[in-house]
Amino acid sequence: MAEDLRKLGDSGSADFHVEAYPFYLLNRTASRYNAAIETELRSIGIDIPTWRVLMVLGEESPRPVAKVGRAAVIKLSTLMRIAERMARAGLITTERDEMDRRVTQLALTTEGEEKLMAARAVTAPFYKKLIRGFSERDFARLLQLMNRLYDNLA
Amino acid sequence: MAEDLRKLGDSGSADFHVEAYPFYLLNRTASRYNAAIETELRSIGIDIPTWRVLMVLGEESPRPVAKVGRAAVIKLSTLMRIAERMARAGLITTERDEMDRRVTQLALTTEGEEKLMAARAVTAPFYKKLIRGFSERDFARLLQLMNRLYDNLA
DNA sequence: AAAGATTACTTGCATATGCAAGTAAACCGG
DNA sequence: CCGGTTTACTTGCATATGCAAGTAATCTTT
Repeated sequence: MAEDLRKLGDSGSADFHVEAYPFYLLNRTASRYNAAIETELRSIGIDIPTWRVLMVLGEESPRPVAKVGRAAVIKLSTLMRIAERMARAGLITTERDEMDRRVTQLALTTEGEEKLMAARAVTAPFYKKLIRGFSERDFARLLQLMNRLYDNLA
Repeated sequence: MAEDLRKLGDSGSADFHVEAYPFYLLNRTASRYNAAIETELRSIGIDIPTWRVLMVLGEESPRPVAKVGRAAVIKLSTLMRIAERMARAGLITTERDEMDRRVTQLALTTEGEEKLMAARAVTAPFYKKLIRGFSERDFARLLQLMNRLYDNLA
């Protein structure tokens, strides 16, 4: 009879075991992924934070820094510096909003869009590898379970 | 008819959408979790890296830095500094291995064990919240899917 | 319409992180 | 058993990160 894994993953439990701790697995997987993807991205001259911002802006381009920060899950002060680098590299423009002059809009430049496409090209084969063996149903379940975890943390 | 989410999560696809990108969800969830847990840990005077190391050493105590690094998914050079802080705080001892004098063994002190128990105590209620609504089967599936993702990245 | 809140960034400063370049011990082939 | 490798850390240095303390523009009362 199988043991209840939920107990093993409980950091407060006596027979706790990191292998059943969701956040250990999460961090571990994210780290390995980031390390791998970072190498790919370096070949086109960008880093992970830059790529995250490019992806987010790729979905909707002139966007206030605060929104980009929330979407990319990056602290605002950190994002400021990333945006600065990206602007210096010509990937985005930062500009005051005419309606509300407190907000700073970030927008992809043509160069930024090209870089985003390049980044997608180099990460795509990686994605294939990542989901190897995942059926449509497995994949849907994974997304659903992760969203539930996320929502539970609200 | 539902669309194949695997396509939407493909960073190389034209209709890519971050919401279906496993690593976006992974990073997002890990970030939120870390932010929440960090606050709890601060109340007992430790940070996340310290907690990770405590957990790992809690499973097997005198352990070479390299092994701790692999288990905790922390770069060796970074771990060196963390270990230094922890030793300074009296949570661990660092000492040369007698058999192989290249390796440095990290070991929990009594104070370190107490801190680990305290950390478990403050994070445990959080764990309950995290897995709220997860059946035994859901939980097992989550672990299994994350392990598969991880293995695919090998 | 002026004072007081709020919102939306922005920046100074201390610390953390990690690549690259060591150092030192153990291992290996001749 | 000596020189070349490999393993296992260790540290210098440049950069990234984020808290806290600003600043400036918009609300919101009164």
